[in-house]
Amino acid sequence: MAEPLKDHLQKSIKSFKVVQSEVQSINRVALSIDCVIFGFDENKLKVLLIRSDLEKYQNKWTLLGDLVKPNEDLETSAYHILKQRTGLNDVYLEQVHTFGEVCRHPGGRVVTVAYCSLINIQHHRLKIHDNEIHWHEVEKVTELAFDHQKIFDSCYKWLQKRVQEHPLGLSLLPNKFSLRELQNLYEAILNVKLDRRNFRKKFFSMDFLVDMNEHEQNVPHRPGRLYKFDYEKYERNKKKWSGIDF
Amino acid sequence: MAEPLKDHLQKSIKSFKVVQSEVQSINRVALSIDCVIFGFDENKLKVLLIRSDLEKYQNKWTLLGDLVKPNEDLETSAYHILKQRTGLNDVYLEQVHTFGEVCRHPGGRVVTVAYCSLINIQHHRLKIHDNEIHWHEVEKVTELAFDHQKIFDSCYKWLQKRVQEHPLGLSLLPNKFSLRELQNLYEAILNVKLDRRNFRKKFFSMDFLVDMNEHEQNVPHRPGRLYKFDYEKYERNKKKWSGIDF
DNA sequence: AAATTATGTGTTTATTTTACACAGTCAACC
DNA sequence: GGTTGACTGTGTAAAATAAACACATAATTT
Repeated sequence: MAEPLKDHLQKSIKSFKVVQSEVQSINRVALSIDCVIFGFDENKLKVLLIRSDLEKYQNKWTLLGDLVKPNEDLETSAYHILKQRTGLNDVYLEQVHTFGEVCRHPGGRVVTVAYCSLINIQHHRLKIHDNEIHWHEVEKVTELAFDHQKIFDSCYKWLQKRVQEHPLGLSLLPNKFSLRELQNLYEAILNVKLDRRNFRKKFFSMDFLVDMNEHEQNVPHRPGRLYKFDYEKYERNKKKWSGIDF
Repeated sequence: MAEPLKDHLQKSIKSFKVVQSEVQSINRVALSIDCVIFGFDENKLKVLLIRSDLEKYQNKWTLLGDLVKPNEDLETSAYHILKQRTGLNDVYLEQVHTFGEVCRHPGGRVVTVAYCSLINIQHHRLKIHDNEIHWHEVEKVTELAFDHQKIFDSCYKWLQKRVQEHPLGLSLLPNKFSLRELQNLYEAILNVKLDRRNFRKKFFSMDFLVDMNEHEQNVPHRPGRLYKFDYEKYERNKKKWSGIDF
């Protein structure tokens, strides 16, 4: 059952050479990044899409993506796309999933790494000059080009799950926000109605909100207090053990 | 601010051509799969590692991996690795993260997609003929070759989180198992001590365990009842909403 | 000033989690 | 065959959390 050591060494050497040649020449694939860029506006969760370049998919929308350059890290590439398309540097970005089915792209084998990013629409609204790019309500996104619908769906599901265990959702709001805005955000992302009082209690009990002693302005009703999220405190105190629960 | 339509069309056409050529020739990278294969034995969580092929990393251990073939889906490739190394077809497998730093691999640009798989050690133990492959206790895994330590660490953390919200951990046990075995598993994965009575209550209340009306055999003490996990019931009844909690 | 619309605050009840104790059964040993 | 060791199996009380629910207050609009 056990092979002699010599055989192993020979195997190892052979394997080494094969790896080297394969890395250097054949067996390569094109690699792309696709960004699912979420925004929050008019109490709706939205996603930034662009019209497809390819004739076959004309009039279909696609995610914002690009090929990864040889000297570019994946995250760097994703940040480039964001910078280029939204003008924003400082955005929340997280890798979600890699899609690599052989026939997923009509132009040949292209493996794509999907990133989710959350941006504050107000901060960048005026920076989109390309009128082939638009914000779409997530609920109305259908029939994207390529397999982008599938990618979008999985990123949206990912967000719905992730937002319950991590404060990334706050990246969609301005730095200062009212509790109502925060609740609207969660209701939009999760597509549920929440009890205002329990929501408030829950967030206050987590104790990561800092009262700014300011109030909303230009609202057609009583202005709410404004808060900011204390990310440092969150990092120090975040839950490690959530408990077994399927 | 808005460009004329003609400019856009020209841009689109140009962009299309660039995409085509880039996909077909340059800007390609080698793509690999690395599998973090977990097993559970002697009440310890273990991971399957192989000795590095490369001289530079001799005597270092690495994850089991391989380059993705041009006509191979990512998951297919991962299953191939598992079949080849463990002889098992029917294993739990999930993609975790893609690592693509430019300099992560000494042989050139290699982007690797990490998969986590969980296997039942008893089922395959005798099928590993390669004596350069060994099971390692996860707590003692250090200094793997390449960036494999980083990959392993993130997969281990992923498992610790995932096992609390999904029953994938049960793939590490035989089909029939006692509650003690199940608890040992969770204690090993999460590296905690749990209260036996509360653990039992929790699992029974989820109501996915089916009493087999059988008992453990060959244990030097009172045999415990054996259960199996009802995956279908789980799929029907699993939690959708876990609640906001950081 | 009256009406409208949100904000802001508790309380009560139900559910879930935690902490904790004792009786029962099998195997091994003497 | 009785005693011991080791683990199985159950229950309950207290604490913490989540869910359901109501009213007074403060701006804005009309």
